[in-house]
Amino acid sequence: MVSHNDCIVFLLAKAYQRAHSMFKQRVGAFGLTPIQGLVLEAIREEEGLSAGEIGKRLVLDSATLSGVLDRLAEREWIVKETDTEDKRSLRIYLGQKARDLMQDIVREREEANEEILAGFSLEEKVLLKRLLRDIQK
Amino acid sequence: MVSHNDCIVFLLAKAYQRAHSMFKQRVGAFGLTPIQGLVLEAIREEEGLSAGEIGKRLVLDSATLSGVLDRLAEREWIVKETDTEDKRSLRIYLGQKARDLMQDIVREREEANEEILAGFSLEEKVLLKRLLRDIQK
DNA sequence: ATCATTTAGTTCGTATACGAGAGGTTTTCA
DNA sequence: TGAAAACCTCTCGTATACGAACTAAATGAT
Repeated sequence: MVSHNDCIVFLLAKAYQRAHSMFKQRVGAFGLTPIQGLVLEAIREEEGLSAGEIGKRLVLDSATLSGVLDRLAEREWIVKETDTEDKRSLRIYLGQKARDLMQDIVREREEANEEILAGFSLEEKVLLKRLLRDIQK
Repeated sequence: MVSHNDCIVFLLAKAYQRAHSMFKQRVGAFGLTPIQGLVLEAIREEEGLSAGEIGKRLVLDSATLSGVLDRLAEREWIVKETDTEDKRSLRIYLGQKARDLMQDIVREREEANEEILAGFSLEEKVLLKRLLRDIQK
């Protein structure tokens, strides 16, 4: 047993890399990255969210999110508007393309999740998710 | 419950981010990143490894590893030599600085692991590691 | 009312990640 | 032997991540 095989940082990184890669393969068909897909889903849940609110929900740094939103807006997945009440903040809406495709994108994410967890029992799935949530505190 | 809170890609990403950040804080004191620390440990386990062998052990892309090794060599953490038998490949050795500090670096990684898993019972720790290994296949 | 503080986003620099392709080197095998 | 295949590393382009510094806007304290 080599040291890093017992290292939780390493195990998390590699498990994440594999999950990320499987999701990426699926949403990649839409020209999206995994993060972009999750951001679109967050916006669909509540249109008009500010960048800060999206970042809070997805635990994304504002610097990271800024670039993600730029690329989504450039390809017209979303529309960025300045909040009229508070001109510092944005209001993000889905574009037409996103509205048309969101159901398919969500399905791909769900199927990726099932694929990643295919080898686990229901108990294991529930437990794994709880343990991962606990790590985040 | 919002959709992404049940999404394994999201949960893995955030658990990894937290673990990574805690490890980063510790090895950052040495001017290293988490990956750089793990690469140094791999080299310490077997000096003279080729880049490909390191990549295999740490599941790192050759494109990623190339940059990591460059930065480590530039700061004299490692020494890169061309293999005399096979001039395509490298042989990587620890530099003096690394030899002097490796014990401290390893300790920081171990303490980071303990910190990340502090809230878990022994059974939970073992189970979590098994589940994460299973995700990688 | 004014000025300091806080907040929302952006930009910059650095470091993973990874697909794709390039450039050498070695091996294979007809 | 010589051409093709396999192999090792590097480079390029794009996309997260994130700390830090910055602008603009809103808030609060005096």
